[in-house]
Amino acid sequence: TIAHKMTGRQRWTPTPLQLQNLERLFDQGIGTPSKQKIKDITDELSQHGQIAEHNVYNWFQNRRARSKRKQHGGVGSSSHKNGEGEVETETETLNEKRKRPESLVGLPDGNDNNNGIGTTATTTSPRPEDLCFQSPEMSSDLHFLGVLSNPSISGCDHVEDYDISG
Amino acid sequence: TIAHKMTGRQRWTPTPLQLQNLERLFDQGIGTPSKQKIKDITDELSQHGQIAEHNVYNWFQNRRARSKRKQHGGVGSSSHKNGEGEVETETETLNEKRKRPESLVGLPDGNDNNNGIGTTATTTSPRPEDLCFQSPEMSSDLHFLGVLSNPSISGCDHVEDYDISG
DNA sequence: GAAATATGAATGAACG
DNA sequence: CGTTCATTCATATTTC
Repeated sequence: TIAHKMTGRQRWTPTPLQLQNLERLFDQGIGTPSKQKIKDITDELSQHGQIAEHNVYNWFQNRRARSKRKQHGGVGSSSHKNGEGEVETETETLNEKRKRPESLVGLPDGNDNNNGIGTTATTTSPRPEDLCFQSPEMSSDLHFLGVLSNPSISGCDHVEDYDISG
Repeated sequence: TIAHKMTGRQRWTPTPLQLQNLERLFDQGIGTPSKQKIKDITDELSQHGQIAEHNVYNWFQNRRARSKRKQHGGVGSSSHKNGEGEVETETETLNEKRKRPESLVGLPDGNDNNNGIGTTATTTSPRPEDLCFQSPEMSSDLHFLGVLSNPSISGCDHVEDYDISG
């Protein structure tokens, strides 16, 4: 089972050195790393193995996101929590940090869009929407949209959340 | 203690058809579609599944933002020497965008909208199982990064731009 | 070797 | 509009 390094790598795997460096940086209190920092970090970590800026970026993003929502217990390590509610329950504990515009858009959950590919036993949820494929000429449906040409941003109203007025 | 459980999915997932249409429209060279256009597009795409105007709007915004990210200098700016760097040559082997349910196999094979996993290929980082933890000397490499501080708390530069291959 | 888990990557949604 | 967060997917890694 050790020799499963075949078919090359699709996903970047941080080397122990890189990982330790990243953790160290994260511990220093950099919740939102900047591009410049990303570059510096990437450059340094390159010495310990192949790495790209987006890898570093993703790592920090994941790390931060992970701190909040633990999938399950086990990480009892000390961390510099920013004061945000540290969750300990895997079930829910959804902080209203980000609003859910259910009332704004009213997306009906009745129409379940596919998502759970079914990596595990729970298989998938078949939807007629996805099954209704058509000919490859998908342009035919929207060909009329093509003639609309480049739209000007008429009415430069400040829309913070896409004001669908009018 | 918050027992909020939003049943269903709040995040819109474009169906393959919707995605193809959207990409096609984007390719036609549009920046930010007008409200009117958004409506037209939404109306057309509704035939392929649930969709709202704000979904279309967000999609275009994201698409454009993502597009620009990639065009900024390559992420692999940190060209580091690595003799064993073996590129996969072509992105044909494992170039699967978003694995969709097998039910969609009926879709045309001509998926020209491949974005490439990115990751700068190569990916030659060996994973020595034996090498788990080493001496904490790694700090020496990135000690300079410690002084970089967090721009958020420092309030220095606001150049938050990186390269995400996505 | 399959299941469970850990985690990197993709993307829709929100904020400023 | 650019950036960042939150959620989910895909795959590497560990465990059984």
